[in-house]
Amino acid sequence: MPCFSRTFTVTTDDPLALDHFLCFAVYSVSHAFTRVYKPLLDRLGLTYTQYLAMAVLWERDDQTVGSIGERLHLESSTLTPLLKRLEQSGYVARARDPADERQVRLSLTASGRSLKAKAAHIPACILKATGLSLRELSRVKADLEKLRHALECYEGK
Amino acid sequence: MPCFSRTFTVTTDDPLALDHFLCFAVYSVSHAFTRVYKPLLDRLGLTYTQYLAMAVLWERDDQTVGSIGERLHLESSTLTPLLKRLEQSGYVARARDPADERQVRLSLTASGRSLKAKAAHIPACILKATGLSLRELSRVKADLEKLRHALECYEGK
DNA sequence: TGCAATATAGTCGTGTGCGATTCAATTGCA
DNA sequence: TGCAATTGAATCGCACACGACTATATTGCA
Repeated sequence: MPCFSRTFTVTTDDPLALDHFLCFAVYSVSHAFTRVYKPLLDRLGLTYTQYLAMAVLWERDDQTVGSIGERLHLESSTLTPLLKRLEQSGYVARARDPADERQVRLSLTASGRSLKAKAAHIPACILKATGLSLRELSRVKADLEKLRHALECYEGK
Repeated sequence: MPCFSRTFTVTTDDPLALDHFLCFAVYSVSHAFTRVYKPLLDRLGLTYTQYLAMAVLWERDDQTVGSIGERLHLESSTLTPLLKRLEQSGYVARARDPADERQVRLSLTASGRSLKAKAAHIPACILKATGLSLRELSRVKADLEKLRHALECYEGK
């Protein structure tokens, strides 16, 4: 591309430069979050994704694999092994729904319910780590939710 | 399928509610990006992370595993197998640096260099998928970079 | 100069993630 | 009612992602 066709030329003009990728910003923040969570979750015996699954069940107990997956945007191929590990850890119980034997219902054990209290301090720790005010956090989160919606609408086109 | 309008606002005080998690917003957008990229990258024979690694090399050829890892915030245990797969695909060459045999230098092959032209249309496709203007995209990206910096500073404390 | 400390990739084990497929249960319709 | 289509979870293969560890090369300092 000849230079005369451009109003100004900078080294960062290249659209394929990593620093232009919104996706990379999201990707790297996601990993950074996981690393901040790790020491906090290690003490609960949870991985990051397991923590998300527990949060879904803390909100509403007794859900199917499918409904948890819909909430977390994850496939059964991801969730089934993960939920089996949570069962191994003693936090959830898995049982076929007698009314519809295709479904598997996940319910919290006593240990899983009491884990919520042990996790109660985490959101404040994370908020501190983000260095954001609650207002800023809300705004960034809203931007991301709007973005997720747009990306999901675009899929399959 | 596309466009379930699940952008309802939940009114709960529970800090452990999934909808309060900034991390989950980031996490789910990251996966949504991957899913939008997939059909575009399939035609190039790249995975999403491989695409990021190629972008790093398109910016500057002939880098070590370490410098690529620093750029992408990834460990050698992640990069080594990934770069070997890029070598298998014929896009990069791997060679020990004669001046320092500890380092492995990655360089683009002719095929790897010409792949950049085949990827040139992708950023515009992604921009369209985000539904954002360039200005909005810049703002969200800046917010995320600031956030990543805060999280990385917090690590190890 | 010798050797301990450090740096750099690589290996291994565990845990996501997903697409393609499978299997069993349920549904719907001729 | 019978059976084809659909649904829900599980399985399998592949590719990240990282922590802990290893092997080799280099550096730095007594």
